[in-house]
Amino acid sequence: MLTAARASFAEKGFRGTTIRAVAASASVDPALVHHYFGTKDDLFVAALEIPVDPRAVLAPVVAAGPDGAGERLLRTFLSVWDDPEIQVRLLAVVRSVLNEDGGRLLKDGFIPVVVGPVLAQLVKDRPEVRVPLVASQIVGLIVTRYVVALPPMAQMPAEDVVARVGPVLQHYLTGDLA
Amino acid sequence: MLTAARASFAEKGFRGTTIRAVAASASVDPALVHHYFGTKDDLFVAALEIPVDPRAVLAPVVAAGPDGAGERLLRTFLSVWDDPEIQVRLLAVVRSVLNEDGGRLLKDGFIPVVVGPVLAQLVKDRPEVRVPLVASQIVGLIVTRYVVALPPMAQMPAEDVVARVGPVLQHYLTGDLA
DNA sequence: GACGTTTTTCATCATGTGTTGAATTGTGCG
DNA sequence: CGCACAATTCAACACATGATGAAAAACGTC
Repeated sequence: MLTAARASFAEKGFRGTTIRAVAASASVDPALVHHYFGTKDDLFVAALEIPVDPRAVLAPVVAAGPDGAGERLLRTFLSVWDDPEIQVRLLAVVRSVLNEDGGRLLKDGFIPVVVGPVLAQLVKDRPEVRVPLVASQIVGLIVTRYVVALPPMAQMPAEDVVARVGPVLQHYLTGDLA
Repeated sequence: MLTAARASFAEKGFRGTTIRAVAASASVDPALVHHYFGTKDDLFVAALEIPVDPRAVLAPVVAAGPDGAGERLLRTFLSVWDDPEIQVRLLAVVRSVLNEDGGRLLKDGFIPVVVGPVLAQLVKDRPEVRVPLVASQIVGLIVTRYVVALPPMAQMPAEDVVARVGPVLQHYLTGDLA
């Protein structure tokens, strides 16, 4: 039942999933889901239960210093996103964050308060321009590999991705800026 | 009236815009919009009228050969997206394509039949892996700079973006692959 | 078997939406 | 003016959705 909600949220986004559809997918009555989890927002947060703390996961990456940080960062990133259990939750969050008002949450919340400071520890030189560059490449990876699942990107083995875009992240982190 | 529709589609996506909201924003009756443009889908296509032919715009870029193609590609890309008239239309398309079923349209339509062949002219060596890499970086740019308008990325002058991301695209197009 | 609790279903309300057709107003023309 | 025609508004239908509360079924315990 929660898994049905997760799948629908991940595939259709928040507004795209109806309580009735979730109930049907779990072959129960729509009122039942409302009995266990209250409102639709409650169901959303109940189904998502963010399973990872980005700061904790990223800690070893920054602790090892700037050398090879691009590949390490990418490897841990992919290890999290390639886990199906986690992926469906993160996809639901991303799908719902890409819509209208959700952008603010990402723009004013996630990026500046969690990923910003973490990466800022890693890059001392002009982080205000390097961090967005890293973010742009990672967001592109998320969208192409997971959200729309572009064929060549979605099937590419994680290690190939690391080998091919890792150097780019490294360049954004420590390379020459024009 | 069409501009109101465009703005709403660009900001809230297709499902997020209601005909009533568009009508209110244009201070007319909801039935009026339905009188001029028929159904909601008709309004969508009427408001969007894709103003650029990607193949025509990209033609000079590929004609000049692979040298410096990354920067040229990025420059023309930004010149199109930074035009407000065009941006609002493209944003509407992107916002509506990022949702559920729309992904297929991008996955099975746009990428393989228009941007794929064009870039394939530019890169002869393993295009099936280089094109997705280029796509991932460009998509990341679109999302961070235009969809969520991440502060440092959205305000960055176009030439700075070209100078910083151009080399990466060039690397994806012609550089060493791991 | 009887009772109390939990689980599940039924019917229903309130709201927002796309859509439609009739009615009303405005406008130009002879 | 009067009249055809377009522009615009009104009222309403049909439908989907989130939410609610009462009724019914299932279940365990004594």
